[in-house]
Amino acid sequence: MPELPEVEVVRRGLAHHCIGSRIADVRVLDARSLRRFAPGVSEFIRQLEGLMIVDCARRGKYMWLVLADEMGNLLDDALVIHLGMSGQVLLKDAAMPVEKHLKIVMELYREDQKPLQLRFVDQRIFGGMFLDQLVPTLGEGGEPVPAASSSKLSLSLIPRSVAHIARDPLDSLFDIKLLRKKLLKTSSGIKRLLLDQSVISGVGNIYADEALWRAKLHYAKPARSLSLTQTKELVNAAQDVMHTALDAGGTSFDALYVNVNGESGYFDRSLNAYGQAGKPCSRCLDNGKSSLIVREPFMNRSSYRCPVCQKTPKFSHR
DNA sequence: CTAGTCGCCTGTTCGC
DNA sequence: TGCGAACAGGCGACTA
Repeated sequence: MPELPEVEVVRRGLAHHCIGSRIADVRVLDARSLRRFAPGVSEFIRQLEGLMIVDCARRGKYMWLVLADEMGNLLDDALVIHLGMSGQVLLKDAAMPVEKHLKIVMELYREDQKPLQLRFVDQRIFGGMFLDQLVPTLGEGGEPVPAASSSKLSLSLIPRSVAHIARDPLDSLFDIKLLRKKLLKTSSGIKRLLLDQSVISGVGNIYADEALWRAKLHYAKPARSLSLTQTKELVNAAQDVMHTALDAGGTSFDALYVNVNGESGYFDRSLNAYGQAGKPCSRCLDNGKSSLIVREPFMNRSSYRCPVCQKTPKFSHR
C-alpha cells in the first residue's frame, strides 16, 4: 500500500512529467472516487478541462496539483489527490491496456513529450480526487511560509481540507518542539499520536511500528512520558525508515513510459517489525540475544513489536 | 474540548 | 468444496 515515501515518488513523477501539461478529456469511470467533491462528476470535469498544471506539492499523504488557466492565471482551487489504501497514479500512453480498477482518466498534453494519460486506479476506493480552495499557510507569527518542502514553487498555499494536517517528517519545516508540545498535552499512548494526522502526518501503521522498533519504544507508552531526546530519536527513526523506502522506490520513476505507482520493493525486504510476527528480532540476534516479534491488537488493528527491546511500560495507555 | 468508535471498500485468507 | 467471517487500514464523521 502507498505510504508517504511512495506518495513522494508519485509526486516527483507527476512534477517531472506533468508540470506544463494541459488537461483535456477528463473521464470519471466511478463517481465514488469523487466522494469528497460535493459538486459532483460533471462539475469536476467542467472545471478541470483546459487547465494547465503548474506545480505538484505534497504534505503527508496528500498531494495536490496547482493549476492555471489559459492566460497563466493561478486558480483558487487545486486538484487534491489522495491514494488511500490502494490508489495508484499511472502515466501511460493511451494505447496501453486499461487497468481493472481504473477510476479517473485525463489526457495530458505537453509540447516536448508524447500525450500521456493520467490514470487514477483504486481497488478499494479509500482514495480519491477533489478540487479544493487554496488558502495561505501561516507560521506562528502569522507570516506566510511554504506549505510543503516538496513544492517546487514553495507556494505558501495549501488546500483548505489539508490545512489542519501537521507537517510530515520529511518536511524541512517539520517542528520537533511543536510535536513535543502536542505529545505533552495528551494521555494517549505514543502510537495513537503517531497515527494522528494533526500531530504528525504521513505515518501509517507500518511506519509507526517500524519507527517504534528503531526507537525501542512500546506503542502504549504514554506520549507525555517521552523525553525530548526520546521524541527526537523517534522522529529520526521515522525519517530514517522513510528515507530508506524513498531510496528503494524512488529509482524507477524516470523511465520512458513512466509508471508512477504506489508499489515499493521496500516492504518485501527491510521491515524489522511490521508483519514479522514469529520471526526473530534482528537487533536481538545481533546482540546475541533471542526474541520473537509478537503481534498484538492496539486501536483495533495489529501492532508488531519485540518483547525484549520494546518492553511494556509500567504505566501504559491506549 | 478530547478520546474513542464507526463506516466506507474489495480482495485475500482463514475456519468450520 | 463452499461460504461466511476476519482482516487489511486512512481518515472523515460521529458519539460520549
